[in-house]
Amino acid sequence: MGSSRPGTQSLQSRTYRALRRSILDGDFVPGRAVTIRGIAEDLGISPTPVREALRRLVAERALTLSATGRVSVPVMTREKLAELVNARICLERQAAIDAVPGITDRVVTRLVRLNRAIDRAIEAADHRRYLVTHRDFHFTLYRVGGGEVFLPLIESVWLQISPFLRYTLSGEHLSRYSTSDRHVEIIEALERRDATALGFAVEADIRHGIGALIESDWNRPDDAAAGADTAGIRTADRESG
Amino acid sequence: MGSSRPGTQSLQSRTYRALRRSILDGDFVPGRAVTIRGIAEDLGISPTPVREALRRLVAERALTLSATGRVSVPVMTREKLAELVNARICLERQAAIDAVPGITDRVVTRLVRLNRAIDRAIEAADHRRYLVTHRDFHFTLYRVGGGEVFLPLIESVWLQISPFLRYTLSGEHLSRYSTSDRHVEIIEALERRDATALGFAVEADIRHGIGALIESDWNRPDDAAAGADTAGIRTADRESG
DNA sequence: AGCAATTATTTGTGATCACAAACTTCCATC
DNA sequence: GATGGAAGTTTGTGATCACAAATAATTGCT
Repeated sequence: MGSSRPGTQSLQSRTYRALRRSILDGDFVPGRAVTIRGIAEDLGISPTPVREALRRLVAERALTLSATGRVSVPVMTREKLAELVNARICLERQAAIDAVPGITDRVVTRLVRLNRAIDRAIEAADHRRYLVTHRDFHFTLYRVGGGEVFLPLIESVWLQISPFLRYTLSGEHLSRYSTSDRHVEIIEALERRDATALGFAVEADIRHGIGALIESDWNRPDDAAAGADTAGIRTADRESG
Repeated sequence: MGSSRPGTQSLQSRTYRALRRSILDGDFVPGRAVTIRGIAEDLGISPTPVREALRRLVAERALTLSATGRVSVPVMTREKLAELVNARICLERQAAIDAVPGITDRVVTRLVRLNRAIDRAIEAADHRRYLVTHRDFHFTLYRVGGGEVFLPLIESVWLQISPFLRYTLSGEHLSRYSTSDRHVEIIEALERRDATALGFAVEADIRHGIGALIESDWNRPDDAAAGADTAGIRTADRESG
């Protein structure tokens, strides 16, 4: 109905997707403001579809809306992180268990391949590639039994955690909290089609991954990488920061 | 920023809240289309804030967006209901357990009072009042330990279930699947501050409440009450249907 | 009457505009 | 030099408009 040709999706949808991926990939810095007009300018479109995309992300709790209507990347607190870890464990254990009946060898093979890709990303200290492959690993599993209920809930939780990972998963953390061992446990449980073991493996993966970060001190390392908005999406403060 | 005075919330927010409550109270009929202009006319406002409110509800999975951009009330399937019940159990058991440390006698007293109100609503066969008090009972509990993570997730699941309840919780079902017994179990577990027992009680409540409806045959009774949009919010088909 | 094609209406999308609140900058004052 | 207020700018909100796609209604044909 818009002004675009039939095959193309709506501008709002494409904007949403772009912003969402930027968040998941860690391009958004917690605490920073995001303006409608700023993004609209960057994308060369009118504020209208940007506003809707932002509101959608706010609804999914990926961004927060201040009392004055200002949209910003939420700041993480210990309490919130603890809750998010609990939510991940709840939802993802169940999603993994629900996936068991639909598991095929083809899926397992793909998970093994993804796990190797994760290892390579860690070796290369490629922060972004790690996030992408790691996310792909988990959602490939959840999508198997996944209906239209659990996946959106899980995605919402991931969106809330993602901006925080920027501060923790850089450099040393990346190699120290390597999750690939736990992933091996997950794969082994899947090969045996052992739902119970899978549940524990998923819980252990989450708890030893980001769960361990609740207690650790996460004073922001530096805002050096802050200006790197790789996806071409700019945040509120222009250039200078 | 808007045209309203300081104290007032945005039109979009008020519209969202009105629609949301209409959904939770069972005023929205599954399968029916909802149009931006229709609601805007009813509320006497421009389409802009209505569009945003609808998109927000779509983001929260309370409404669905068809490929053509049409917003409608989602139709329930057995698979989806099973998933929703699983999600409710996951999330609400954890939310209840997290509430235990913060439980005070005052909260318990309020839950007892709410449970009596539920019973009265069932006696009076007051469908709407039952939904309101029942919802109040659960969220009063979850809000205690509740942070900003679990509550929105739980609310999203409730929003997805609510339109479906219209078809099942009317008349006979209302008295048959009385949940107040299970609620007593919840209250007793709370009085003992027994988190484990509470978890089981919550799970039992959900499973014996809407969970039991998965297997039962829910052919829509009739669309007699369809036109009754009590909150003054109209759906797409105007008057005649 | 039944069905297909055409016209008419409805509806979502995105752009633009006006307005007021909020934020920033700047300057005067203590 | 720090603090307070005033002017200027930015920003969100909501209304209106134009356009095209989708749906509904109507007509024409068999």
